[in-house]
Amino acid sequence: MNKSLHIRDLLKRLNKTFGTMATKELSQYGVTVPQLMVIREIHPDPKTIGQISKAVDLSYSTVSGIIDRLEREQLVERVRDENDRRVVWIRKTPKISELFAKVDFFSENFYKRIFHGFSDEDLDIIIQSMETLIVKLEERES
Amino acid sequence: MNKSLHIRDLLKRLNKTFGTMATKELSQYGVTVPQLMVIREIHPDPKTIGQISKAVDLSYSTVSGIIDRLEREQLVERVRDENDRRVVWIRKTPKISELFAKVDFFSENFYKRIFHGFSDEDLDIIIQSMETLIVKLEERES
DNA sequence: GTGATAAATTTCGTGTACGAAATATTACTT
DNA sequence: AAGTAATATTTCGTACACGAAATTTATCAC
Repeated sequence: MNKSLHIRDLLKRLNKTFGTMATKELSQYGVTVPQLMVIREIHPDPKTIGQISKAVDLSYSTVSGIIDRLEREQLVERVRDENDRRVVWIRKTPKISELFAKVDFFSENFYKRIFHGFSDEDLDIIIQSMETLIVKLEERES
Repeated sequence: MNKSLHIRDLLKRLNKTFGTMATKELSQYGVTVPQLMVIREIHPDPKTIGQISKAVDLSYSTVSGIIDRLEREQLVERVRDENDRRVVWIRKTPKISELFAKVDFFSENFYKRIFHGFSDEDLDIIIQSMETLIVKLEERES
């Protein structure tokens, strides 16, 4: 069997499994994984769409859409910059704090629970492998 | 820094980088990654939606949508089973063969090119790490 | 044989995710 | 100061991706 394809396949499955688990746990709080990623970025201080996009590595348009839905739920709000009116600041609302307490707990424990049973050395090997891979990959991307 | 989170992050980045690269290369042939995954499944012999879904690990509805678009491009066609009319067979069309030649070439070389420079031992370590991870993860999923 | 159940697929609604085009605003150039 | 270029964001069109509900057909129980 082709090892490269195998690696690609494992990567996909791992990613999907992680996503599914996190999504399932988060659903009780009424937020999704990308929404949580964005929320984390604007806590406690506001950020612009551009800053958020860079931080979470998603396109402007994707982040804009995510914020549409967060705003609809009144978890964040858009505030125009007074000095440079092109800029939009994304600011948390009061409503978000209760969510935060719960979700902080969630993220604290989620990965710890998942990786329970792996030794520190195991984790280091995994990290090392993937870092080598991503370095080569990203230098090849250009 | 939290190692679990780091691993999750690397996983995401790797997956995304792979996807972006493959998408870019495939765009010249007018197909997407999921479309190619499905096409591979029905070559040379037809499969049902159910079989395809299981093989590519996507939901029925997702596969149904992908096939809608492949059918629109006349790359595949839906054929009702004569004996059990609930079943729909997805069959390749003549138009697909030229695509196949090019895309076969693509897949032959894509991963080899990416993993060029990694020794067999390197790959084994990566595979080993990820397999350990996915086993624990998937047993935890239940 | 008829009604309930089961199985295979599609449809629908929601939420990503992207790039290209559009919009709004600011900065720059002359 | 007018016109152009640059910047920040949104809108639009396309393609996944899922689960729940709907649809169609087959099977099973009686």
